[in-house]
Amino acid sequence: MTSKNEKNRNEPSLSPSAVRRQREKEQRYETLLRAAEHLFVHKGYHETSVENIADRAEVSVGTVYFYFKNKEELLLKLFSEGVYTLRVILGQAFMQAEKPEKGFEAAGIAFFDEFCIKHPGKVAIVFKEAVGQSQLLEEARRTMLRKLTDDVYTALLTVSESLGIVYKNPRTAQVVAVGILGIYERVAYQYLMWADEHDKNELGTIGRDAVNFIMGGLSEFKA
Amino acid sequence: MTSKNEKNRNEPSLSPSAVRRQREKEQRYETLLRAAEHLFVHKGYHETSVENIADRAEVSVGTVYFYFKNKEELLLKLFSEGVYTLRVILGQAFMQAEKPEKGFEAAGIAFFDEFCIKHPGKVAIVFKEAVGQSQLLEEARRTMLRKLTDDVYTALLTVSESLGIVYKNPRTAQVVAVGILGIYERVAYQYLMWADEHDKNELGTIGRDAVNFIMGGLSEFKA
Amino acid sequence: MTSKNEKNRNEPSLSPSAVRRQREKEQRYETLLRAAEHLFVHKGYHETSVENIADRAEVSVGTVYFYFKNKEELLLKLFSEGVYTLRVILGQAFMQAEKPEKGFEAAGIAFFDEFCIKHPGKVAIVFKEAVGQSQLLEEARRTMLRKLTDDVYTALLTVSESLGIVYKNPRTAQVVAVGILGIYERVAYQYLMWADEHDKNELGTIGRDAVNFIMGGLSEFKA
Amino acid sequence: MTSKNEKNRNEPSLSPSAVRRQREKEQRYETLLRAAEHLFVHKGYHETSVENIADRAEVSVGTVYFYFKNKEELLLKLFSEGVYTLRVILGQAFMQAEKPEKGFEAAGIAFFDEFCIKHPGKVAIVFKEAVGQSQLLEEARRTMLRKLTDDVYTALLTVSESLGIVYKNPRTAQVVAVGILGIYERVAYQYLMWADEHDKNELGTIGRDAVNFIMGGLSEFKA
DNA sequence: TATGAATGAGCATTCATTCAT
DNA sequence: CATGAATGAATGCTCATTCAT
Repeated sequence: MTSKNEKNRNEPSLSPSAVRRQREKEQRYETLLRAAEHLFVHKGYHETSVENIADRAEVSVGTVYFYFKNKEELLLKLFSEGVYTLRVILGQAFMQAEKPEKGFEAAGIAFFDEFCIKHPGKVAIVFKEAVGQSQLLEEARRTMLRKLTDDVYTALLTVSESLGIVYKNPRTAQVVAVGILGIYERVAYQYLMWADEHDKNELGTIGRDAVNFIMGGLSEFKA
Repeated sequence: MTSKNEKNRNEPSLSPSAVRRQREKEQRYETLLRAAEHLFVHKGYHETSVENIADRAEVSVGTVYFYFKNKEELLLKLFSEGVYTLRVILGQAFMQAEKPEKGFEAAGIAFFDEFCIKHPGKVAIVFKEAVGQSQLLEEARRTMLRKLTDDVYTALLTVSESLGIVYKNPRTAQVVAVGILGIYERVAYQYLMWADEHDKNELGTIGRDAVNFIMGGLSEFKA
Repeated sequence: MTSKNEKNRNEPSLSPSAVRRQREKEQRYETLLRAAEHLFVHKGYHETSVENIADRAEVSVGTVYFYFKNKEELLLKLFSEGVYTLRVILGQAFMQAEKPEKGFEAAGIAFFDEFCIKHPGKVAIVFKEAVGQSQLLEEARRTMLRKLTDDVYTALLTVSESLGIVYKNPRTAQVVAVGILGIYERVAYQYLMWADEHDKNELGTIGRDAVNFIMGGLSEFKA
Repeated sequence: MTSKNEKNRNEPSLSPSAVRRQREKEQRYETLLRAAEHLFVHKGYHETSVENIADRAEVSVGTVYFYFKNKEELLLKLFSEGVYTLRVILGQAFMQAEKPEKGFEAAGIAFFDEFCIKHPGKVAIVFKEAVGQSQLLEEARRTMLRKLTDDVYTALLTVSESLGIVYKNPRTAQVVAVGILGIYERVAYQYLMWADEHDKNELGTIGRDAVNFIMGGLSEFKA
């Protein structure tokens, strides 16, 4: 934490084997998460049994329960992970741009280029599997999506100000934020189908089109 | 549809009691559908058992299986019904307007006023419960949503022509159509949460806002 | 309930087949109960699986759950049944005698002759299997045994009055009542072991001896 | 127990650290036993997992298995310990009295004052938890309780001789011995419930009452 | 047509026990 | 000696579906 010497005083210097075991433990956790993700996406949450997950991760059923409280927790973790990744991607794209409007566009493009293409599994988990499966999950979904909506809403206000847009009703901005998310979500979902049938390179155009549509929609509210 | 005489040729002349039984049969079917809808929406598809449905419809389990092949078919029927209702509403709103652009707006408004408010259960069935539940259902979902997308796409092209919009790439129009559906879907879903907390009258504004946003997005593509 | 004619008015006259089905249902219930009793007594509650019970009753697992909420309920029912039978036996023996003291003795004898010999399974269920298995069961056990204790206590007071016995402390009578139950319980339990090794006819003597011991104990408290 | 020299002959001379380790080992064993006792009494044998025990003793699961062959052995050890303690208490009380009849009474009182009050956990283990849990345990229970019964039986014969009581049938004495144990057992168990609701001081009276009842019962058999 | 008892495959979850480190 | 990750058999329970009446 501070100097090397102090570190040794605070934490028992871990033996090399202990370090390795710790690393292995984390790998197992990760392996299980990936196994579950793959199965949830391709077979569906309810059609996937815990045994399936164990088999795919090449561990025993008991091990799954050593790392996760129950099956639901696996989906929950995957969902959180997905939303977190998405928020980071969008946030970074938005922040790195000079002007808000550029950032807003960049975030839109990043949604497709960085999230959908690079994490197709996460798209399915966040926008499909997590829907309507269990009480607890729906709760989490609500919370996480609210955060996402808030992100977009905040960014939207910044952009709007920069573009000289004033919303008569604060609710209007909220609707727009939600609508933007809806566009991304559905176009991404549609992409998951198209992706199988078409060339992945087309997605670049798709993202651009969606972003253009959105930016045009915003201009509607210009004074 | 035909004359009395013709009718007698096609169907054996029904006794009064047979007529009554036929009517009762249709009522049963309807009752079962409504019972399932209510439970799927409020408890979730997987959390609802066939026995639950039978209880709510005040019939026995066996009867459910007399009217429907299996549990999945119930959801399938409800989903089809929902999508059909929605398409009719949107189609009528679009057709009744003088100009395509007016019709497009009218359809947007109708989505909220006629579909969401008047059939809240159907909204949940179409946009939530039918997601990621089973192989077969996902198939149906894909097919039905494609029809819906096509409707919007066709209408979009008409409107675009009327507005003098030309898309360089046909894919762009498709993306816009999908995006529009995404806006409606997500805003509607969000509405289901808001509806509990807020006044239902606010929805009018929400619908208007969404439509404005969309129409603005379209103008972006004007030459 | 009243006249034959009235009966027909109150209850829909059951078709012969319905009557038979009802009877079969009750037989199933009984069969399941007996299968569970046998297994609980011979293998122990925890060592008996629901599948074991189903197998022995020659039905499927699901059927067990159609008749009983869960495994615990089976033991609960058996326990209640056992205690009920015992109370009836003791009560009848006590009531049918001319003098309370004779009744008290008769009840003691009946405990061995009528309960232990004729319902050896129930003895094991009531005094062995139901002990310390689950929260809910312990609760029931407490309640039922309290009733049994109260029965003995009430009888004891009657007998004591008849014999001219006055307890200085009401607690004393309670202790005696509990003690009497303890004697019966343990001697009966011991009998279950002896019974395997010895002649069942010996039990007559055992019961007599226990009763004599108890009656002697009571006389201790004579003024 | 022996001289230093002798000790050295039997065991290799232990280094101080080895001595400490030996002591720690014994402490661990004891700690585990106490942890298990507490949990078995308060949660029940089956409801207590080996992990629970390890947690409470602040060791790892593996350690539990270093000290005990398996979970059952823990209960077995606790049961033996309990019975042993009880036998010692009863034996001492009986031996220290001048006359057998006084010793018999003293032992009865000691059962409540020395065993029940000072080792409430052991009461529950011996008379509740050890009942009907597993084949092996039931075996042990039978054996240990037989020893206890034999103790009482032997003492009973001595007392009876001293009081001039002659049993026509040797089985009668056995029944009385078993009956006496039954009284103690059940009154003790009842006490465990009363103890929560009432003043612990009342137990003195309870013990006295039980003993009086027993002594009265014996006099019944006087010639 | 309607009933509801019966089925049994399927599943999530637990937990005593082992063993490499 | 101690650890705790890993195992996997065992089990209670659910529920969609069937079918004799």
